[in-house]
Amino acid sequence: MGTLVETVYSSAAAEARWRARWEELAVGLPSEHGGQPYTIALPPPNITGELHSGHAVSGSIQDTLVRYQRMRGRTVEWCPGTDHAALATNSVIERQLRAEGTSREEIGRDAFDQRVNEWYVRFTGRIYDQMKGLGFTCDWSRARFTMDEPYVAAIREVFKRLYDEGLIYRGPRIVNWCPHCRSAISDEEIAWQEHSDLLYRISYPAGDKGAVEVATVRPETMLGDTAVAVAPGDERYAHLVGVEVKLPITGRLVPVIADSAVDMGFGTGALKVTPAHSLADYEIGERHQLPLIQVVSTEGRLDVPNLPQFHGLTVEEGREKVVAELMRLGAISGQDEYQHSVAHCDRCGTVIEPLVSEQWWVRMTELARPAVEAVERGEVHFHPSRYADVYLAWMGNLRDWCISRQIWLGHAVPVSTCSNGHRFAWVQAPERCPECGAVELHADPDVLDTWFSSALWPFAIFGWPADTPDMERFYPTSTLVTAREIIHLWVARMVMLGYHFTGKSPFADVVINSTILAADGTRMSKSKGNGVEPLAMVERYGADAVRAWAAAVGTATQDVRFDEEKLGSYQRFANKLWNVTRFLVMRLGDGEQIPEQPLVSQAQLLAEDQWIQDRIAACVASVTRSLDGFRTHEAMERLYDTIWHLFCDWYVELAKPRLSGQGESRDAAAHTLVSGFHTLLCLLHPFMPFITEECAQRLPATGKTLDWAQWPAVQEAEETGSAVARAVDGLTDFVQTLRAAVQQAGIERGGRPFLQLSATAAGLEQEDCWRLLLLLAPVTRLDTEEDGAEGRPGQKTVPVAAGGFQGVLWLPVSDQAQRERNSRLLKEVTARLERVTSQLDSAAFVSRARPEVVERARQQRDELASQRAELEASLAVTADE
RNA sequence: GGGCGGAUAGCUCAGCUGGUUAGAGCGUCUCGCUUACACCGAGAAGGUCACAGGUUCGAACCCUGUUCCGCCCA
Repeated sequence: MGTLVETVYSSAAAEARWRARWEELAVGLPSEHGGQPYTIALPPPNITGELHSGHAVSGSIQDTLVRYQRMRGRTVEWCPGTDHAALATNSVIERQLRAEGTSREEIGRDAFDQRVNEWYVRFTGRIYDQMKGLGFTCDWSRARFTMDEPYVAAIREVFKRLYDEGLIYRGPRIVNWCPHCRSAISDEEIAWQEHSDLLYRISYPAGDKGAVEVATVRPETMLGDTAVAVAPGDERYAHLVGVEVKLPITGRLVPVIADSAVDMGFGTGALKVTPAHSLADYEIGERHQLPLIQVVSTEGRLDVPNLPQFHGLTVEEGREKVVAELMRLGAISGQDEYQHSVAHCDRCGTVIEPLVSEQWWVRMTELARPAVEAVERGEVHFHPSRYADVYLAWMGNLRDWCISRQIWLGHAVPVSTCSNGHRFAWVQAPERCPECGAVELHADPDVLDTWFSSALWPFAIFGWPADTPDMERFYPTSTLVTAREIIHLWVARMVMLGYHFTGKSPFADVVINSTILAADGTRMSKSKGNGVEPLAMVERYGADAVRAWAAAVGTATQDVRFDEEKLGSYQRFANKLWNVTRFLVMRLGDGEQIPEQPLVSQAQLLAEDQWIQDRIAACVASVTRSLDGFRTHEAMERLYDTIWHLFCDWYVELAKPRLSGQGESRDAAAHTLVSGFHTLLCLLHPFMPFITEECAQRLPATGKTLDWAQWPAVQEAEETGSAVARAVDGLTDFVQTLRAAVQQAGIERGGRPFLQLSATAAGLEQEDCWRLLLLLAPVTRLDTEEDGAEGRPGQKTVPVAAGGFQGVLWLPVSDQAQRERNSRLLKEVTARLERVTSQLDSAAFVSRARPEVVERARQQRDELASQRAELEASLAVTADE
């Protein structure tokens, strides 16, 4: 163990030591004889890269919860893992191949799979190292990857069952197509970007009925128009509904229809309908049974063999040529600048082409129902609770889920078709058709959406569909901690599949942690290079500082700006802990044993001992409450405040002189210091595990690791504390007032002006009061005005009051300075007195406010009145002189 | 277009179910190396709690509207 001589805590050495120790003790393994299980399934990070600060925050919160529950005696299972992230990984590997001047087709399947494996090995290792660096105590023995054999089996099982139940089907529907990735992508994989385009007005002639003008930013798709839609009840077009208009260029006739999806106010109020290339148009087309005419290919080129002048052009080129042709025909009646959002592929940035294609779909309505009810009934709780609305809003507006992707990386759709056209899903790839026995089988070429496999995470990691002991013990999990951006993508789908396949919600509580932004308030991103690597922070500030920061900001609000200064403040906090420990060990003696059961009885405790015990008990209650409610920010703040600003700033100072003595008072102080500090270390341990272990081990009489220590018992104590505790609280306020008055009067260091008390807070003996005051404030006791009069020639009295204490200080100030101070105070006191008096004069206040509020107001009034009297008296004396 | 969040000290942010002298960290200023800690201690300055209404005995907190910023969804 390191030496206590150093006044600066060095985190690196301590962290390495404790990481090794926890590993040796296998702290992350679920105890075999613990209590009720507490389970967290780590949201598996993608293998496309290392962890960023968002992961660090989310993981820190999870480790804090897990350590807390371990200390409460629960059997804890925190299962880690990584995700193959099909589309994302596929695209980084393809980018890599391109950079090397090759392609997936060129290198072939095997070499491609080899690449995937390299990424898996490289980044899973890196990710776990980062997690260990942050002190996370996962159960590494159960780490999973979404492409592990048993995991794959679970995916196929889910697919097959859903397929056999008719909840999965294959069919043509409109999808978001990325011409670059050559794959369908989900709504959630789209990034919207603002574009400035031209909104063209094109005139479609309607024979003797005139013409109808449509507005569009995509004139090239008019080649595939199959209708013109107007709003029902739009008088401008009522006479046209039902008639046919003639498309320029192709000369095809299409009907004018009325559909409520049309916004009368937008553009011309008439919408060209291209069901094959627009999601909204597709839905209109379904309602009116419009034909689909595909004019854009999967490569993002115009696909119109009958119009050779356009066929094969890119969409952009095609747009220009179509517009030119329409111009020539005189069909364009105008164009305007138009700002709108355009869908881009989140992975490669290519503009999305909505198009109709054969895909695999999951029917959502049936699956969604129990998942909605679960949240409504309160079986699943969101923290903060408003995220339940986000979830429910989405669930109420579900489209079928497109689960197939046309890429290489991923889980193959477990479906084959035989030479006789029989299609079937399987778990083990069959050798012959189960229906007709044909041996010629064609495997489906598509792979599954990543989120299809991650939706099974909470149960697939424990060996589902088998009835494993792990399933029995650890499923359903307890808490999910994740980011709000994947509430739809992931959380909702886990709940749906969880209910469908296990009959239970996969977790009881969903904690949505804040999003970490760069210091300038923008999103952290790799391309901008403004990301922050967690281990770099650990190196500079220590893992405990990073974790404390994460706890403090991770559950507070929805966005957090990364502020390196904050890490520095928690690093200093760790150092503070280190130094209190040094103090205790140095003053109490290294070998001295402080027994766990106090040698001292409650009666031997002095007022200040009772006070700090009371404050620590309040802290235990508060931190426990905060953690039970998943509010780590609240807990962290309370601990920082209690440890630094109560324990160190006040109690340690009060206890110091007693340690030099002998006897009861000394023992009481020693005991209160050690047991109190140990309690605080226990409370802080889930947040800052390294420094707390480091300190606890040095204190007399502690166990082998805090992780297995017992969480301090919560005593039903009032937050406001006992009378003694309240009085000591007030005394600290009074001391601060005294210090300020003395310092402002320009008293030299070491000078101790006389203080004469006129009132003390209830709950504190006069002698105790003086003892504490003389210890903390630079004053000399004066019992009667006559005492020591010769020691203060020319000194004036200055009234001082705070926290229920009142008195006068004798200070060598000028008449003017004294008058100024007293009149300033008098003004303040009078103002406050007037306010509280008028409040008490109001019958409504007295009758309606809670009794304790009224009581406090009365007390305040009395104190203020007495202060005013003292100030007035003092001013009168000065005026007389 | 729909929804959500934010606007509190120079900066970054706390402030629980309405009752506080509105707090913390950093920064600024004045003191202080007093044997736990200068990665420290004592003290000070600094806030019309975005704006306008409303509810209430009482509003930073609840309601309505406005402005600005951010996010999610379409």
